[in-house]
Amino acid sequence: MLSKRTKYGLKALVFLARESKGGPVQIASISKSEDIPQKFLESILLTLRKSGFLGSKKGKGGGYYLLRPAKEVTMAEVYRVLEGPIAMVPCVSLNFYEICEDCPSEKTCSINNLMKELRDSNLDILNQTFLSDLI
Amino acid sequence: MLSKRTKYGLKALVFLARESKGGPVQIASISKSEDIPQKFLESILLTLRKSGFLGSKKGKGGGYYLLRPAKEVTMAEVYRVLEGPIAMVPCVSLNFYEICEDCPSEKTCSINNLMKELRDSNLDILNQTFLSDLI
DNA sequence: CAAAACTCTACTAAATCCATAGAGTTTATA
DNA sequence: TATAAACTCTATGGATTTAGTAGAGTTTTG
Repeated sequence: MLSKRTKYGLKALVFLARESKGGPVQIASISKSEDIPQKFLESILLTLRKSGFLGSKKGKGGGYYLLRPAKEVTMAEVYRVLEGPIAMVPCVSLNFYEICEDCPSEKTCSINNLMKELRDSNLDILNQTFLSDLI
Repeated sequence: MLSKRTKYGLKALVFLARESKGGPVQIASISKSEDIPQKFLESILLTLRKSGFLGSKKGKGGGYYLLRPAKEVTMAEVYRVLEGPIAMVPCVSLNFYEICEDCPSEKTCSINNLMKELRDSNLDILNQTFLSDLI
């Protein structure tokens, strides 16, 4: 299941893509409109800024704004930053690969193949869906 | 990400489908072969028994066995019992539907559609994969 | 009766998630 | 240049989930 963090983050991004005319939007404004606890939202936006989706302007009249056009931001990128790996097990993750401790071998692992199928189909969808599609 | 509970449960089911000739298999045997903590495995098998996948025989010579042919057990059923909803948000779940507290409406929710797409594609895969396919 | 094997309840340690507090820094603008 | 607006950063705490353990109880075979 999606964490609230991811859900809030997605909604904030959509809000920015929809409402902003390029100028910065204040946290308080997003928080009120989307009904997201402000302090929690702050930390989420900070994450999105540090990973290159958002820019910020400090001080009076400041706020957050999209750094890239919504048509070029894929859900796969966003998901990885907010929620983590798209795969359901680390041993089939493309971006967060980790070896399985409890598996003798990936070749013979009974669930490996199913996990790859799920990963691929989710990846297809997330790679082909852009932020602009959610507006 | 899959919980260990689900992963262990899947492996135990595959083990039973592969190794058993209909007769009961002891917990200790599954535990050793699949490298799963025995006490933890006990509780997982109990869940699988209570939800109708496994039968058990008590006493000496007892153990667990599949109640249904592996060719008729879908991964979707198993996933729901072990891990929970297949959907990523409760408001698009078919079997575990819950209303969203933080959404004004599902019709206008920006992520609703994407979540449905993901659900449907995962559902397709899980419904079409049978326990027998993992052997 | 004794040993094997499942059943059930309770508990704990660790991790993660959600959220809040508060001090600090930067900037616009009057 | 003072002030208020607004982002930045660190720390913290409660709630929930996850992984695993302990141990007493029950059933069955031989």
